[in-house]
Amino acid sequence: MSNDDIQPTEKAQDFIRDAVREDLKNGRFNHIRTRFPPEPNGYLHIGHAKALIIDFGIAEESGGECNLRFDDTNPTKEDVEYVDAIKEDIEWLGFHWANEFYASDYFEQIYQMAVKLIQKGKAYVDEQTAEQVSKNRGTLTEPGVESPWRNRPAAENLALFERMKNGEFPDGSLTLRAKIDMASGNINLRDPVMYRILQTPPHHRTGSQWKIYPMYDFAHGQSDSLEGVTHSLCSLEYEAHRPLYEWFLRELEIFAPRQIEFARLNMNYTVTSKRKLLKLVKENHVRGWDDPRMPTLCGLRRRGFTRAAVRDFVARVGVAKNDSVIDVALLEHCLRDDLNKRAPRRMAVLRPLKLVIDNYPDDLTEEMSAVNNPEDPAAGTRPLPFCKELYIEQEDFQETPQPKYFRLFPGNEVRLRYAYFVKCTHAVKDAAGNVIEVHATYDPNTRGGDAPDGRKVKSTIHWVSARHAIPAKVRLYDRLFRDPDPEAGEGFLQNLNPASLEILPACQLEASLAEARPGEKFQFERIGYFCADADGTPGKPIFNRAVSLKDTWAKVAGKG
RNA sequence: UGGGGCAUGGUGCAAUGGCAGCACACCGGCCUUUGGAGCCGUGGAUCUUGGUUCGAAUCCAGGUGCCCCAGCCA
Repeated sequence: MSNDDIQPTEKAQDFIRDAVREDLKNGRFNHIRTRFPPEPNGYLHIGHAKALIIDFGIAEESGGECNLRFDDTNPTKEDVEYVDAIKEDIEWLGFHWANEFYASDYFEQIYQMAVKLIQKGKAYVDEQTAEQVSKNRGTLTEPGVESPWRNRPAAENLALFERMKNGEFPDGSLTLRAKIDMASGNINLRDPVMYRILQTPPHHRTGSQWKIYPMYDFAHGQSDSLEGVTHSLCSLEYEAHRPLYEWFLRELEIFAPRQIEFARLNMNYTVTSKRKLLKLVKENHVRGWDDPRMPTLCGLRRRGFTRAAVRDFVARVGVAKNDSVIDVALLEHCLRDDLNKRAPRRMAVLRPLKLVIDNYPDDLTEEMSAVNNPEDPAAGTRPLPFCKELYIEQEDFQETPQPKYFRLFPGNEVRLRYAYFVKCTHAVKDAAGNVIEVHATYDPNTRGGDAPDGRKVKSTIHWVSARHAIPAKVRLYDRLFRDPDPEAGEGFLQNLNPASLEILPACQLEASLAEARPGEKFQFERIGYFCADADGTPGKPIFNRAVSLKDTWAKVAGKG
């Protein structure tokens, strides 16, 4: 996959890059190495795109490298399914990791580090139950109570820890804890658990080899250290863990990376917590992780997002420490911005209404020339067949026009894009009074769309030839939640937008769209940007609406 | 009420002691063979109180508000 589509952005400037530059300048580090550390227990989403771009971007900019390291220290939640999906998403964004690592690669070394701390008298095996540990941790305002096992002799701790490793104790019966400070104002320092016993679940890589697993705090920093990571960039919630991160490194006397925290990316009308995303999938509120309404990278991709748009979006969001909620309109803007420049234009009628040109020869077919992309002359033109019977959009005709409506209505003349001026004569209705057919006459002198006498029309509408168009299904996607804050009121499941998906089963498309390959994107003129879905088959495509064209008419109509 | 962090237009990000700027959104105009795009323009912000300084969004002190931490999750 080439990266030609990714526009080189101006060199970003933010407090992390400042710190990195400073570390290089003052010699704290002489090269840069970062890591992207997902836990393989869910799919990557738009929030991860920010982390990805920071981790990989900063490494690239400074001539360094970025490792992909799966933080797989909890076998009860993790699975290879996620490993593969995560790698695919990173590649889609156009990033290349220097090494593919797993925290589980270091289990033996991390175990030896624990032994070292025990020997130093800095760790002990605790026999308290989980409830006791919790109770004795104290509260935000009261110090904790030291465990009765806290001063167990090192030799005894060593023996017990080895027996834990050998699987001699049931889950939850013992833990290995760091001996730090039960009275610390930072609760993370109140003798945090380093290892817990997990007998049963097979680990996705190490199988049943291990009966004990290190906690995040006792695995992440050392993994960074072992890899020679210079900058361990993570989100704000790890700020209170930094003293612990540094404590372990110091006590272990190993290379110390620098951890820097930044605010994660939140968007309105969107949820990004793994728990909520999983719930949406499991309870079938959406059709899987890659449902085009999901903020997952695979969902955005299926929706029709380009990686250029995603990367541009993240770049515009910036990096800071403020908790923030980005307007989803910015994401949409970035997609339009990218696709406007690159997506070929096509004719598509979503809600067809037959238009009959009464004075046009019954059997004649003419080929009109249509511009593929007005923003890109190199995209060329294509022929568009035109004949007596066409389909136009239902909303492009009004029998009695509302104010400021300039499209088709009896007596009004409009331009059929790239074809002729046509003047509406009358409409035909069914027994129920619905308009089922519109009739018009055309002016043969306006072929191509210009009137030699210089007269103007106030609007241009799109069309397809009824004889040549292909039927197709189109899915119209909208925001998944109707409230900017999905958690407002009763919670996110109660704020689902019932109109987030509308399926239009009987659209009529320009014939060239028949062979669209899944993932191909087009602008349907006057409507929006659409992406061919993998559910379609050759000759029977299905399109997803990625984003509508900005439609100021909707506002005019709303005001009227 | 312990510890840590953050406060700049509606939203997000800049300004690193020297004219508060950019983007999105919004509003208005021009242009248009997409009511798209493009072009031009309007309005709107430094949480608060005091201090230092010729000069403070920036430095100092107090106050207020919001976020994170009491998993054998990450």
